[in-house]
Amino acid sequence: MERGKLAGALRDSGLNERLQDILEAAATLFAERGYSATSVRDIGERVGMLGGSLYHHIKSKDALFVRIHDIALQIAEDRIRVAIAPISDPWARLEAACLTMMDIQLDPNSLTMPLMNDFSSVPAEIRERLVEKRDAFEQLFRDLVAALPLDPALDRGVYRLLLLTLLNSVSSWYRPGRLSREELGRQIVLLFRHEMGSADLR
Amino acid sequence: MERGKLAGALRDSGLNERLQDILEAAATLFAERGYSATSVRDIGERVGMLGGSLYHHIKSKDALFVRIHDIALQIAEDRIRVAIAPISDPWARLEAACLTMMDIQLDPNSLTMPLMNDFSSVPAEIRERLVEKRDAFEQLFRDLVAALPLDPALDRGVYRLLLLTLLNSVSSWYRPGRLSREELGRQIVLLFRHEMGSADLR
DNA sequence: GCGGGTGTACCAAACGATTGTTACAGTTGC
DNA sequence: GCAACTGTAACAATCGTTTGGTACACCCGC
Repeated sequence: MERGKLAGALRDSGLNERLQDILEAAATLFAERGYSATSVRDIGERVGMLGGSLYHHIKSKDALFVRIHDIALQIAEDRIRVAIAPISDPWARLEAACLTMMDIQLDPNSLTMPLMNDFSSVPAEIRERLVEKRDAFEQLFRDLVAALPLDPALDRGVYRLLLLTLLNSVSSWYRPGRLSREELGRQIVLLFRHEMGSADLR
Repeated sequence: MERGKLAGALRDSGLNERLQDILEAAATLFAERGYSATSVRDIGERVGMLGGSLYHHIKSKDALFVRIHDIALQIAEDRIRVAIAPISDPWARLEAACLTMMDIQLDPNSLTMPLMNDFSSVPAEIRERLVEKRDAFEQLFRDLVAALPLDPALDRGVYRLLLLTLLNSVSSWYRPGRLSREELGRQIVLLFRHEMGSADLR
């Protein structure tokens, strides 16, 4: 059975196989409809069992979401680190990171990143827990941006936030067809390519 | 009582005053927690009455959301048209539109734009209705982008989508303080300023 | 090899709470 | 006293979660 890269990476962790199915199904539904619009019974139906039976594998719906969020974030971070490791040029490193991120977000049949931007529908109690993990992930991009010879007119803080916002939200409107994932990624890095100095040579 | 500009504009429409309160309260809650995480009773509590009593003013929760969405979109479109009307330079027109949009999205105590990007938590039936109205709104930006002497390496379609995505999602992370709204808006237009030709003179 | 014990994985059914919505009675202002 | 409004109270449906029970796999002593 063919599987997405994130899901593939998920397989190698020592988790129960059935639990992996649940995580994958829940991640898809959370990404599609949001947290509170996804019921436990919906998730159960997708993996072929009743909603109540899920509680043999998970502790609660909250915990399930947090778990998915953490795993997806960790896998994404690992993949990006691998992608940028052999590259030294700062712009090329950022581009590699963006393309990897795009690949992760747009890869169908994979453990998609659920609601990286929009935590609005998740309860406030677990939101803290999420942004904490997310900050660690963003440190990666903070370093990448810090290394850029960036146009001094641009604020590196906003620059990073805007970039991450775009990378995380493409999945909400991108549909394969007219534009390939690689081309879309390249458009984004092109947009963010603002060299230091007066000339913008390309 | 001081009110935001959108809410102010809302006052001038021939609507019932109590209904305006409801629209405003619901818009805030929808923007904060998302559609399905906001209950009718929550909305009622915010305007000081019981959830069931709301139904004397609204037809249903769905219809309420659609109505808010349409009004917010219409008001935004009007304000942007006014802002860009006296300007002729294409880049200046885009900048004016972006700054107005930013002002709308970040204006506290106003009828905020609920979930312009993220329709994930709204039922699929009304989603169609929303994107239809939204497409009309986006035509405005389509025209603005079409008039730009844009770097030919950039696709105008994705360019517009990326720009709108950013403009719509700033409210999810922006908090007043370090950066003013104007500065944030200027950072965005700076990022999207990719002139035609080789030189990027600023 | 066989029976009893143990644990995993699931279903069926229900729990109380909350959801959107409604019918109706009461209050208020003109 | 009429009309516009709001509270009361309930409706069926769905929510997350728990319970009790069942089918099946495994292991151990005999």
